[in-house]
Amino acid sequence: MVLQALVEEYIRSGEPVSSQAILERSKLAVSSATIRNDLAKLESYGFVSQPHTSAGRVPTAGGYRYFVDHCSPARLRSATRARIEAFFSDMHQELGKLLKETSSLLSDVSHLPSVVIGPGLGSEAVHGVHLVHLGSAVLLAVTVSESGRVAQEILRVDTDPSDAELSEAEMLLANLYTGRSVTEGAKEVSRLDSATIPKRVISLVTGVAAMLQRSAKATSEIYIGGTSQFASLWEDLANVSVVLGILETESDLRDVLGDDEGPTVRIGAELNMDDVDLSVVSMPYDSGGGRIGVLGPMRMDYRRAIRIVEEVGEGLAGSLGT
Amino acid sequence: MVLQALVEEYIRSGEPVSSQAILERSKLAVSSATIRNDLAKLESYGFVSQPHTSAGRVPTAGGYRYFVDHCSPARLRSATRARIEAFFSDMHQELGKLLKETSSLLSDVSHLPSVVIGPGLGSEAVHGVHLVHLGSAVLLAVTVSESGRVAQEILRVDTDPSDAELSEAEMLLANLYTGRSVTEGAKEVSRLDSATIPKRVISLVTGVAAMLQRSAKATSEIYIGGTSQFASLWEDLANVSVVLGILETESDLRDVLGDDEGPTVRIGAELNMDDVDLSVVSMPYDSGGGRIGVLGPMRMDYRRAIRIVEEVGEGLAGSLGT
DNA sequence: CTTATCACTCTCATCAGGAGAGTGCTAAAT
DNA sequence: ATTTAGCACTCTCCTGATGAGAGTGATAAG
Repeated sequence: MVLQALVEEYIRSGEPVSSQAILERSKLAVSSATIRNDLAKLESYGFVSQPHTSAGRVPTAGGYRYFVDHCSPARLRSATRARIEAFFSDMHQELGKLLKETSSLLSDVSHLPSVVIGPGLGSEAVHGVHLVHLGSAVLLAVTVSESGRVAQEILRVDTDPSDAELSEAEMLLANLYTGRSVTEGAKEVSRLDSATIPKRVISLVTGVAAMLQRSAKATSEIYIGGTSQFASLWEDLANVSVVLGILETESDLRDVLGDDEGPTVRIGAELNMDDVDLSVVSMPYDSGGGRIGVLGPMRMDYRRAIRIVEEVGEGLAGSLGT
Repeated sequence: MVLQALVEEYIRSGEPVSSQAILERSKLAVSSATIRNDLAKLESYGFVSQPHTSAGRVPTAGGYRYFVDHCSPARLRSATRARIEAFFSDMHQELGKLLKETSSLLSDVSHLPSVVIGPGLGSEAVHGVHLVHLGSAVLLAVTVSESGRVAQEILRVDTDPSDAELSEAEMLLANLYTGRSVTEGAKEVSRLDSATIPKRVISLVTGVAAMLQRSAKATSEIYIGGTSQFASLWEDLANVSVVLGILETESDLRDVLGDDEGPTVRIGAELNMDDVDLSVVSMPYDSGGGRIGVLGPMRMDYRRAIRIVEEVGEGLAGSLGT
């Protein structure tokens, strides 16, 4: 109770919170002296600390952790809710654009930098696979998913296939993949009857299947928005630079977002980056690696951030699922 | 001469430069008093200014302008040259990756944030155009350029074409576009003989042509690198945030890079952004809108930046041209 | 267990004083 | 007509001192 008031007040003001201030905010029917006693206990548990002897208390990483584990998510203003709903009910555009604009939406409403990791093809149903003859023994495979996502990849084969072989392979692929995910399709491919189908066609099809599985994992684009929010979030330039570095490095970015189920909050040292004032709220929006999240200083409005990430994540999941 | 020494020293140290310091750096055979007289003149011309009465001089925007207009580009250390050369001689990979890594290279060697704008399809020779039937009256057009660049776009048509019509259209497109740029191809399309070719096929082909022209201009991806350099470049968080805002907004980004021929330097107010400590060195690397550049504070090492942009730009042009 | 009270501690803003850097000016020298 | 040496002047920046204010911890009473 006291901790909650302290964290909320600190998030609001950014300054060490005094027992007096907690009294006013929490409206507990006690005196400031009582709260001071409680604060001393909280300090011994490691939830709060004092910048110096006679200052107010500041939450520690552990304090934030306790807070987010016990808080209820915020209620959004109806205007904000409406905005998110409108965004997802409105439009059906190309996937890349949708994700980019989702990231803008996310950072707009949260006032935090945001990240959207594109969905892997892994779980999505395939609409069609097309083989394009680019040159001698070089093919371009274009995969179109149900949601309109297009993935292309160069495929090199041993021997140049004839047009007839190509179209037979395409037919086969259409039969095997349409309506199935890449992983499911690959299983179908492995079951092909090598007696009734020409060998070269089989090798073509298995080549494509292998490539699809590879690219399903690797190719997922990342969209970043709201980086200009930085100045209002962190005072410390060194910190800003570290966070920018993380945003620049794809592997770091995936690391900090994590891959847990459901909305996840990771605070400060939990990110395993060395000593940065950074917390991340994220959640997946599909089962194939798609994920959204927002970044902020440890002193961020977790309740609001969590709720926003939830709403947007669910909206996006809905948009892509249907 | 005096101005040059002053600018160079200020770029190096970041602090107001005294007459004494200029004396040491320029090795002129005069006294500091003489230099003080010159400085007074330079100040009356508006090339330098004093932060306060008894401080050294700092170059103004006009001072930098004069400096870059009269300086010779820097010589790079041979290790740096070698690095750039190695980068471009090594590899022939997918265009998107090449551009992304070029942007990394650029910011690595310049220690400045960098921008690479992808080449428009406009000038590039088309390798093939393929139409994919996505759904009723909805087509996906995939354009593959000679350099392996793939552009896809959804195309809606009035009436659902038959498979025969589609393949006829594809054949036509192959004839008209292969080896030609999008613009040239469009001219060919407009010359089609409407007597010998079915009307529906013609409308299909012209539809594709129009779409290609649109997308040739619009779709050029932008790659940004080195944003974590920010902290060491600007002291001022507010400024950092404005620059991040520019990097986030595609139109602003294109604005600041400009579209002049050859290596261009744009300093501070010349960018028409309101009052930011920002300069941009950029150059095109093809005739279709492809452009690279670096950003930095007005106090940046112009001579070095110009040379690096030149080298990398030429390298990239070479890589793509052959 | 809670509360009122009070001495104690630490920060922060303000001020004055002195050192240092660098200029502008003046008068002499080339 | 320039250049130079010399010097007074100005402005910043660092330092230390001072005092107000905020907030705590402890103690003793309710």
